[in-house]
Amino acid sequence: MVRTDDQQLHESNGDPLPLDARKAAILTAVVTEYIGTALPIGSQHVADLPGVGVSSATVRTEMAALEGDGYLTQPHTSAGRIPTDKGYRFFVDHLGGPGPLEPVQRQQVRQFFDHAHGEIEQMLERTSGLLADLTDCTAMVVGPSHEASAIRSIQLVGLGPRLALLVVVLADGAVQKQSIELPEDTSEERLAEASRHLAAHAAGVSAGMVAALAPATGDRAIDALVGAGLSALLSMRPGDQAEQLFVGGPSRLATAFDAVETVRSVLTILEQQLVVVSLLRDVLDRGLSVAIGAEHGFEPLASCAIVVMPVSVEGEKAGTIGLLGPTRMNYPQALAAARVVGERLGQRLGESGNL
Amino acid sequence: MVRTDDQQLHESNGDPLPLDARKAAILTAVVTEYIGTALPIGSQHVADLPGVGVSSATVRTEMAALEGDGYLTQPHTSAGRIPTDKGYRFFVDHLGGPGPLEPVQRQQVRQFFDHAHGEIEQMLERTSGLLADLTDCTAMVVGPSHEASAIRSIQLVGLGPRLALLVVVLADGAVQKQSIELPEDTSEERLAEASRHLAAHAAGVSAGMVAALAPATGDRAIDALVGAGLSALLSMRPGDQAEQLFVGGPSRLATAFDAVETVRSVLTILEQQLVVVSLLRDVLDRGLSVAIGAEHGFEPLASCAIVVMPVSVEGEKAGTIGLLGPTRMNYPQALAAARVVGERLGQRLGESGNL
DNA sequence: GTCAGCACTCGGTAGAGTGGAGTGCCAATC
DNA sequence: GATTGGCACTCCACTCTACCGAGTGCTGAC
Repeated sequence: MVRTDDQQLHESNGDPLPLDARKAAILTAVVTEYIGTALPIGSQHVADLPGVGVSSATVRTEMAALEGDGYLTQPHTSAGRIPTDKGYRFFVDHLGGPGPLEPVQRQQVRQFFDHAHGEIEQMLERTSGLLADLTDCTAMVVGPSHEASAIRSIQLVGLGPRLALLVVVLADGAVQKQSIELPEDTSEERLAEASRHLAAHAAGVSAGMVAALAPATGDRAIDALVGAGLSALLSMRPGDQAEQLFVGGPSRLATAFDAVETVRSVLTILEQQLVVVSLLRDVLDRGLSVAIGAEHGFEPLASCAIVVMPVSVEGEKAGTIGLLGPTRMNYPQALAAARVVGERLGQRLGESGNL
Repeated sequence: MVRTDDQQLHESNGDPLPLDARKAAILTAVVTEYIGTALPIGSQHVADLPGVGVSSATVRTEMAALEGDGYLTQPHTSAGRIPTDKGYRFFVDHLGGPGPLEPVQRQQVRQFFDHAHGEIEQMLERTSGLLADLTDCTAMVVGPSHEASAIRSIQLVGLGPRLALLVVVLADGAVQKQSIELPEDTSEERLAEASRHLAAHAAGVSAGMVAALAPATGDRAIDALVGAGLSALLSMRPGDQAEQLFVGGPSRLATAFDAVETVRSVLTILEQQLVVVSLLRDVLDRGLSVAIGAEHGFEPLASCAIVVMPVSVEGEKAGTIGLLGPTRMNYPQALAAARVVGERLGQRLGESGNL
């Protein structure tokens, strides 16, 4: 979090700019060009751009000032400038929100959602692939949490003489399961009977709220089954109730960074679902839609930027979209893609009744 | 792993050896050392190893011969030798099968399976992580195919007034689902009734075999529901019946290769589930447990080796384990890990009744 | 305030030189 | 005849140097 005092005041309102118009234009030019070329940008290059209209000498003076203020930096004395995290931050804050998507990409998104159907997990997985394709970043899609979702159906299905599967359907369309070893051979009818008791006891309640005790039926065997079912229900919560994470296009990391060590360490992070999910949540909680460099406070990703976008269904939080790339990622494009896909995904989840 | 003389006599069949004992020993030494160091191995280095017992000059002569026969190669004139794919092939063929696992690793495996429980998908996912940890390779775990598995339970659960979820439980414990939009508001009782008809019609049959037509009930609304359920059942087959793939530890690729371009292209392959699954099947079908370099005929992975191990439950094929690494991967270790984990996994799947 | 001009800095590249690891060959040895 | 020590040779990896050029900061003119 490299923001200075005055800077956080403005945020898209009419606060005084920390930079005058020309400095802002030059900084924006440097960021844009650097994002495109990944090469340090010199004053001549900036002066040549349309819309700048001053000589390279003037640009140099301004650049020196921008460097003094911490927006730009030089890899070495006689090189051009590259943006600092603070420079990117300014750029992002003054984009004026995500722009529109390229027509080709709009088309791609439309086509995707026209053909998407079926299982929610599969759709989220594919969405992560879509996002990676659109942005050339690694995409992260976090599914809805089933924490508060009510149990819609609960059923014991026999798989073998002493083996049953507890299948729980939640109101948001999620299905959870857990296998149960039975103490004794049990017929399908007895399982059905136990299922009915379980259903009567747990239906409508959220899975986290189910009490461990169900009223006795007078039939010891059934009571045992119901008890086993309930304990299975309780045991599967911690692992499975958590949000699911889908990572799309991790190979893009190898395009973005040319140090294999960086690629390795970022990939390692991505393998830790919990870390990624909480990182995204953390960024969202702080009200950011972009976390640049050290802003997220997570050292191993210091050379990365993260774009996050909440997915909501009818106003309810239903997941998160994240994009991970180098700090010199294409923010306008990433933001645009995240917004459009986020909206369409939320819409889609609403239609198909998942959450 | 420097083995001498009598070593090649054992090879299961009585084929004449392509190499005499000393050449085999030297080749084995070069492979082993190169796997360990990733540096070209010189004649002096080999001569210094215990068990070789000849001078470096002799080793040089033998190495030159091995190079002539295509088992070794030189990066450049004045460098040591590194194995060719053919060299690795000889090495692997003459290992005499996977060796035992390190005690520490045995312990790690035991502990893993002692604590593994619950959902099959989660277990497969974690198994891929375990394998990656054990071998420092990227691991691939392919779950059982549900192709032939019979339908055990089929149920329509209402999620909204016009929305239902078709939940199908297969005999192997897999659960599949598909949301269905209903043409009209339908009560829970009607859904239950339709579920009973579906179940009566489809139970015991494998999902692929379900006929699209169910006998009419005389109730048009129920017939419509049953029809919708059946078509959903049929539609979800192609995508979901296929084997699931779990990839563990992709970051290991960035450790194994130091060219970021190689990492990128291999990661790209791994993102294509179908390609990976069929590649593994292909290698297995050809009766191999190791495919080195170009052997699998898949150009983008020419610098990789793949170790495959079928997972079987009570003699039935129930999945596949794969390890992906550079051609200079540690074959003995990888084979040992794949074998042990494969066995334990099969055992485990058997116990919990999944397939 | 802007800009052309200029001296300066410094990374990247190319070329020359060097050290060393490793080779192939050969003659001596067992 | 196989093995081995010795030796000349090759070639990479590394260092050092020189040099080019992109880009800078500064200054004085407009």
